[in-house]
Amino acid sequence: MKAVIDILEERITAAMAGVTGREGCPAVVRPAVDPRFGDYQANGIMAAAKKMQTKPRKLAELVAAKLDLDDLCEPPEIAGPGFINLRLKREFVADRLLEINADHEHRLGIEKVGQPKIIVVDFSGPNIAKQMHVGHLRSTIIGDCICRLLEFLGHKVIRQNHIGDWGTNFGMVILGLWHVCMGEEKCGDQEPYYQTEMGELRIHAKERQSLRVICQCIRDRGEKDWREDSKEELGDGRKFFKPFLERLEDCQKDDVWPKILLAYQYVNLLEETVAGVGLMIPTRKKKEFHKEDERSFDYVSIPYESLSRHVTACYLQNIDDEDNEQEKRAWKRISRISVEDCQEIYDVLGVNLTVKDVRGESFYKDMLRDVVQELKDKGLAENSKGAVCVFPEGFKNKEGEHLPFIVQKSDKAYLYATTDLAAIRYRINELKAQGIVYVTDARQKLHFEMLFAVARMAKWVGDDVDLVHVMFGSVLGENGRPLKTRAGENVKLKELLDEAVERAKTIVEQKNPDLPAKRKDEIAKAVGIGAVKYADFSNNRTSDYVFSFEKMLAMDGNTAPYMQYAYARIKSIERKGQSRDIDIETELAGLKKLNLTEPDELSLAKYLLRFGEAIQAAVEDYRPNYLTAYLYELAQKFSAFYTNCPVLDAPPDKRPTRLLLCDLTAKTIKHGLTELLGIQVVEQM
RNA sequence: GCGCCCGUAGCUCAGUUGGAUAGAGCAACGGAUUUCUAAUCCGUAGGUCGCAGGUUCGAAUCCUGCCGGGCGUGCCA
Repeated sequence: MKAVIDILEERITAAMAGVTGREGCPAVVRPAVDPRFGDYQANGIMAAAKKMQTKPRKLAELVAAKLDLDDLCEPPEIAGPGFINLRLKREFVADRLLEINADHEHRLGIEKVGQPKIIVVDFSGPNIAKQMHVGHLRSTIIGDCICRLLEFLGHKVIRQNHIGDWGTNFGMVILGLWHVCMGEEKCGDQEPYYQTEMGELRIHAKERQSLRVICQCIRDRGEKDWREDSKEELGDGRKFFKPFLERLEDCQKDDVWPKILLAYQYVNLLEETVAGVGLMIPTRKKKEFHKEDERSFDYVSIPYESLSRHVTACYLQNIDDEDNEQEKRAWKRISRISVEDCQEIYDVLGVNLTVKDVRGESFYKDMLRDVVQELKDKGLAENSKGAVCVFPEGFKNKEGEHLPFIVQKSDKAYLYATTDLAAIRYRINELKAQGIVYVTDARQKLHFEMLFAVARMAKWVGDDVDLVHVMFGSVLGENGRPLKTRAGENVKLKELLDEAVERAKTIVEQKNPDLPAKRKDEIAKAVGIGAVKYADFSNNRTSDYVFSFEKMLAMDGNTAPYMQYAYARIKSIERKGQSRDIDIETELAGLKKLNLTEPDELSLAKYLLRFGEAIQAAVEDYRPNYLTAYLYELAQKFSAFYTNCPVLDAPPDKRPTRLLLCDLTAKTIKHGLTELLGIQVVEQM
């Protein structure tokens, strides 16, 4: 079924072309700003009149006279400087509702696109060996919503979870595992040293003197452990670490995961705090060439804070060396466990992502050399200050010089720019993407602008392919700063969601103590998780927003509970109807004619027809808040209808119409929440 | 310094890309309930859309310059 607004746009534009004799003057039909002006208004007359150098009201009259909208609208009215105001006929509204009612595909009157595209959506992208935190919330749910919207419109969507599992991350994981290993070797049943030291580092982080002493101790202990774990004739880690990694394969997720999380955190913290303290640590570096009878390692001394980078470099350059087999397997194991952990969150969030959608950075590792080579071959990449850079047009630095897009560092390592380029090539060549959507935070804007520019310069992306950066702002705490715990750490997503459910539970207990416990849990889950997601969706994604449990769980206003409540009330009518032996299904199935008379009925009915407009707007700008705004207004209109128009006790000639309005409202809310936003509805609240 | 995002009611935010008298919710005030679930509905009040210019029939929206905040700006992602 073609959208009403599109029909109007088409017909009025055609009428305008007929009157003016020229193309390119759109009708610009929009929903009326005020009900007094009708349902829709055409704004394009004024602009057209200007082009034609004629009086807008005069033009409006000519267009209105030529217009044939009798099947949809009352006679058009001309108002103000030259608006054409349109009011839908109630028979037309009724027919549309009946048509939606009879649609067996349950598309609520919304057509699929004429030309479906293959669209890759890159979203979520958490880092391996970390738990998901609030920073991942927006990318994950907005990306999911975009996928759902595109799919509903008939596009083929390929989800890509570009997890951070390579580069420095790899070294951090290995280093973290080394600490887990040494912790177990050295500390036995006691708290592992990395946990104890983490506490000390935090406590003394601000005191220069004692921090230095602590760091020195940590470094000394590190060196001692390292020497103990090394047998010079064999190489690093032969005594403890490599055997530990062998055993890792058989470890249970729940055993090893908490430990690696802690150790990984320790590695991060250590790197941060030790920077600038000026400590060196001896370590070994594999020689590139060595004779049979010679040691294959050199000793080097590196800054302590560079340890993870050193480890990264050592392994990544020789990842397929059989000496590093255990490390490689361990990293894969951790990677898998980490993805499993994310999967639990995705499931709780109702996000359609699975292991199959994971294409992490490591997936592209073997393509990076080619990417750089090809950029060089095409004459796009050049050496600059030791790094390999591309200088796309239009990006300037402070001196007005071209800004570099660095694809290979001076230490020969590749970076995320390289990986992103490889990913673009893969997505276009292998996945046949006709559009790629990146859902990341606004801080990466410049990166993506340059990435797209370079990809196009290299002709990896043709003009027919859309590259879109869907960016979003930060989640802030009540203090207006990015949301953190009191200790200054990122808030874990799991803990945040648990609290939301917990708070929802408290409310359910208050409001509806008599429900069975299991039902209360279901409601708490749907409401709690729904509230967090809905609050995010309902904000304009480009702006930052303040996270507040109280606001998102409020029953009033544009919130998930309000939406879910509206739905539950409709379901309640249905249940009541059943108990009174009213067979709603048959009553609606045979429905041929509606009786729309009350203002609240008509207002709700007309608004139901506009679901497609909201979806269209949301997809065009990748903005879920257009959808939530629609759903909220729908629920408001329903609530007004609900208070003023009894359904089950309606006169016989009105009841089927009202039942249909209830049914379609429920279906629309459910479709919007569940199918498009991934938020559960409940039958009872 | 330069670039990007932002500044809308006391508070939290919308505002479909230039349309008519700028909208919601919270908070405040007043009303509606022996209910098809009050987790609701109706009403009142609240604004120099950061400031100053400009563009035009018409600007919260576009252009310029200020003020204020956030982010980014060559080897992190």
